[in-house]
Amino acid sequence: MEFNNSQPIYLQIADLFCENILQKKWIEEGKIPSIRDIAVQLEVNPNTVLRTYNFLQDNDIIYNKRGIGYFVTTDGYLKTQTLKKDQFFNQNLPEFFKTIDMLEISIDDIMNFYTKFKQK
Amino acid sequence: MEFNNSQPIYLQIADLFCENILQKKWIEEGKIPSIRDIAVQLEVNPNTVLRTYNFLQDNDIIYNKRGIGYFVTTDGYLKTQTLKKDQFFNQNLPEFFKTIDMLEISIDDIMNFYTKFKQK
Amino acid sequence: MEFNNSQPIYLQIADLFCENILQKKWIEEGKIPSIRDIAVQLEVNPNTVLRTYNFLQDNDIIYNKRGIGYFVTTDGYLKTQTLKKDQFFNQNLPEFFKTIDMLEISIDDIMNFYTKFKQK
Amino acid sequence: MEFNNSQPIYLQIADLFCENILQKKWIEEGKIPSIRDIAVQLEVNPNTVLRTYNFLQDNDIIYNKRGIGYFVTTDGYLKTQTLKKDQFFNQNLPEFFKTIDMLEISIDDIMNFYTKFKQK
DNA sequence: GTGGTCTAGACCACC
DNA sequence: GTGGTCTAGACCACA
Repeated sequence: MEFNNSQPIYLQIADLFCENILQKKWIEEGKIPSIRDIAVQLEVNPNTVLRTYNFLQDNDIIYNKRGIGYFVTTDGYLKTQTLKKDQFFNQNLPEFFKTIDMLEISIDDIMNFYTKFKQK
Repeated sequence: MEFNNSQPIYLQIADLFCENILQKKWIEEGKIPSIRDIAVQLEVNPNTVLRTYNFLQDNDIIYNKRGIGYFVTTDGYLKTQTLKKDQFFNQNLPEFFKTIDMLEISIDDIMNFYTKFKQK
Repeated sequence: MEFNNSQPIYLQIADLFCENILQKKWIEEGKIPSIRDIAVQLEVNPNTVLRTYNFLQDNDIIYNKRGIGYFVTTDGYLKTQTLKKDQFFNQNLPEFFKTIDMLEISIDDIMNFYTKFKQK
Repeated sequence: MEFNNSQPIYLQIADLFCENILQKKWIEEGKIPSIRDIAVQLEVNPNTVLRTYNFLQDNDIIYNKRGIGYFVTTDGYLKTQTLKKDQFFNQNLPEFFKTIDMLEISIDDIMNFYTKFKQK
């Protein structure tokens, strides 16, 4: 898998995982793949995957059963949504509005762009 | 001045400068403050400011007269706008749409938030 | 059964067993439950229980009659006490004193806490 | 420096740092040594020290100024005390009491031991 | 100079 | 089999 350069790989992997949870590909209390499996699959170092797992564990999205593996927490879906929404409303959105103001872009422009985006 | 942690300081300063230009506080062919003044004012290492100036110079938004100082280029306003719009439409906006899809946020929610944002 | 995360599960089980012996629930030369029974009851992998049994066997607290099961040794009570006291006076207590010194906790605080603890 | 084997090295280093703060060797808002310096001094890998710093940063005991170094937070002393006290009262102390009950050790025994301990 | 990320690989404890 | 810790060393971005 290819990663872009603007964000650490381990966070890009975290984003992948969040998508999996939000799309219900990974269900709550379900086991997720082992660190090694993910490392092989994404062609990264196991340590990098471990960092992703630690990050998500710190956010109560996954947890560890010793010697067995990692599992999505009972309210993993909600926690994921909260994490992402927080990021979105507190960081992305304010920057977003500031930018469109500064550039004098109208909401209509955005809408048109969105329509095109959805068609793809 | 306080900076956030999600972006390099020198780019946050660049954003400040872009705003000044877009809001016509800094006019084309006008002299802008010296590196040292900015460094003192923003409580930042002069090296960091230098980086900002180099970055903007690379984008033809400012230029240097040796021994005299830095100036906004003749088409600085346009260049700034182009730079920002490029960033916005090619990076921010696609990510933005992807996120609202993933989080199932409706355009209406965004609109409400925008109204609130404008009132502040 | 729930286990905490600061100690291996097999040692936490060993602690349980020690309590049983010290409280005379398990008497010397008496048979103790099979690995399988314990594993089912505590919802733990049988290998983990085996480790507990091996650990206690190494400390001469229990022994095995092949094909029959595990038994508390003749001086199991004493051995258990010795094991625990060693741990306590050589490891726990010194750390304990160091910590209360560092945190400037008085012996009185401890005493109060102990009184509360006993009431529960 | 020598480390024992019962706890990860990076946590043992964290304990060292906590002591420094509690003993006011490191004062609030003061700069602490760089990762590399500590690594050389303690003869461990810089990555290990980084882990310690991350751990303490997560606990709001230290913070990072980019490109400059790590500093004790404004309320670093209090945060450290809280962290340690939490550990002590919620983990160590209950185990402690449980053990002395199980072993039928009297408070007087503890006291005698403590007197000896202080004389050293 | 500072810290942050990543790789490669070893070793260990635990289940 | 699982994850956790640690080392060694490279490379990069930032101040």
